[in-house]
Amino acid sequence: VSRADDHERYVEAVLRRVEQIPPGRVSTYSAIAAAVGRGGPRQVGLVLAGYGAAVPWWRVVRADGSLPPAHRPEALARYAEEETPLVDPSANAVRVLMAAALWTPASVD
DNA sequence: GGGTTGACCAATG
DNA sequence: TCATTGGCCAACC
Repeated sequence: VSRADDHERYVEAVLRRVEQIPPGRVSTYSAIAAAVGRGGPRQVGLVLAGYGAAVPWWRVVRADGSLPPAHRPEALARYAEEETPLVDPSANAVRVLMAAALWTPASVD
């Protein structure tokens, strides 16, 4: 297969895992990378940056439950809708309560 | 072929 | 709790 097709398949695989995250739950870049079985967290980030518009990208957060500064406002509104468990002791930095909200995507389709 | 850049991670102070 | 450091994987000059 061509490299372009390969890339397209990878994108597809990543988006599928993101889609399967239920409302009110979140997953991490590294967990998705592991589930896809290829590439790394950064690759997942790149895919979402380029093709993530069609999927609930706000349900993908960093390993510590924090999220990219640029998406804080948007993601926060979504979390309010979906009642995603948050932890913000000082309300300074917003993080998802990983212990309760973490979703592990299936490693096989 | 080599350097730079990301919606990243884990360890360390 | 926050900032720094080195490592990571692939895409893109």
